Amino acid sequence: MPKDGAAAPSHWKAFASRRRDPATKREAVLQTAAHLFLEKSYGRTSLNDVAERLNITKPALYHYFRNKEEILLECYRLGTGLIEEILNEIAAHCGTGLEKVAAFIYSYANVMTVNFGRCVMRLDEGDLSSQAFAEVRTYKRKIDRRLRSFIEEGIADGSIAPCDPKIAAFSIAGAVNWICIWYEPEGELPAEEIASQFARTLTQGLARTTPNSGEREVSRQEPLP
Amino acid sequence: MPKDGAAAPSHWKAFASRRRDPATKREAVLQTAAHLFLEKSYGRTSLNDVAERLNITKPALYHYFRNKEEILLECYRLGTGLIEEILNEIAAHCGTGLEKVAAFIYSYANVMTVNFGRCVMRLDEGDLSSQAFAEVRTYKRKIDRRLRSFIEEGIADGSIAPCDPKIAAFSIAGAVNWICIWYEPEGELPAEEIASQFARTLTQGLARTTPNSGEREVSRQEPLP
DNA sequence: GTTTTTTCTTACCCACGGGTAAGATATCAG
DNA sequence: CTGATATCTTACCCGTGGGTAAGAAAAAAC
Repeated sequence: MPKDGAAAPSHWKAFASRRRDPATKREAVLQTAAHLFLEKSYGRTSLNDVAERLNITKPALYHYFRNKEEILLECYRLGTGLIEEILNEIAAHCGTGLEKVAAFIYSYANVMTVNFGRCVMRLDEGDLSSQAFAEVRTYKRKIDRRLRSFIEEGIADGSIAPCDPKIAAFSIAGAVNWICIWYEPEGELPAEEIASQFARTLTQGLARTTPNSGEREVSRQEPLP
Repeated sequence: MPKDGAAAPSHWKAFASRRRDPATKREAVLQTAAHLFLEKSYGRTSLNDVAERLNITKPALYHYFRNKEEILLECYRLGTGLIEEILNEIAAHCGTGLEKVAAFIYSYANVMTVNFGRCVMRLDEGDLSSQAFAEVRTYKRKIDRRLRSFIEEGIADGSIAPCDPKIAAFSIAGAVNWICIWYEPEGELPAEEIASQFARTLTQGLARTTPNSGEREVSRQEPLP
């Protein structure tokens, strides 16, 4: 069990001094909050817990956030921001549909190992107000649409075997999203390893559709940007 | 399998009379509780909510369960029970590793559309006591091990292309588990349709590993038992 | 009918946690 | 140095929800 100063530290330092630096302090709150939300869930994390880790008291938090939910929503925003970045990058990155899907899986899997990224898929949307909920759902829907379009593109250009894009997208999204459930930052598997393995496995597929002459090469795919 | 009668209710009928029938009343509590847990999450579901749906009052629930957590744990137990059943069936069902994996995906996906099954993967383990948590984790670990063994079996018998069984199992498990997140009992896609599509997609794989002469046949795989 | 047992209700306790009020103290601009 | 402002604390409010006490009312046992 992670102790106070061991694995997740450095953020209480932001509040060591009373110097006026709202930006970094706000950031510190979000980082520790995200950490705790992932560890104990939003509902079981009290603002006292957050404050305690930062060596301050609960009301101090209200200088940086209007309420608890705003902290949660900000975590979602930072996470979806990361995802949106990579989506734009990939869309611009010319290539076959299959290549785009592979690039997506690789980058997305990596995001799922970052705190804010994990928050997006791991935290319970039900804790959000209806407005914030709608906002987050818009982001998510966008992601799903993009992935599906990559697949359709791949079917069109022949790089992907004909299939139902909706189901394929659900499969891939599920496989990658689930990473944020079992991934442990302190675990054995490094993030990039997971990402590249997933990119390979999911694009290559599991079944041997046609009997190969020899053993299929277990080539290491170069990690995409 | 267990078909939920109407959309949601019908369970309050169990408490319409004061006749002594603890078994069905207990069942009714579990069904409505599971329903609410999936709808609003465990944390946001109060025992008053559960009681209200059953047209009784909160303390009445304590005649059938020691506390709130016992209700939750029982949902987990019923769900894992369903999964264990299908696992045993498949292990006995002779066939190649790939066939076992396909059968697993099909049956498992179906379970993920049933309330108690969904509870197993959708609900937050953090709400369980450490004892119950350990029990549930044991079940889940077992499932993962079984799936992985099916894959290894398939690689050994040549029905599955060489790959890392751990990553493959994580991918498949993630894709199928994620169903319980987005599946809506009232939605368009029927459960069996999802299950068979997933079984096909995930075993067939997405990428075309070798250029086929013609269009790949989109054969309908017969729904496994 | 009478007694016993189960079932369920009304009324209550209390710990927890989000949020606020009001004031103390440090930082900064001048 | 001085006043203004941002920062943070102590003390408090109160709604919510899990859980209990004690007893009423219905069902079964006799």
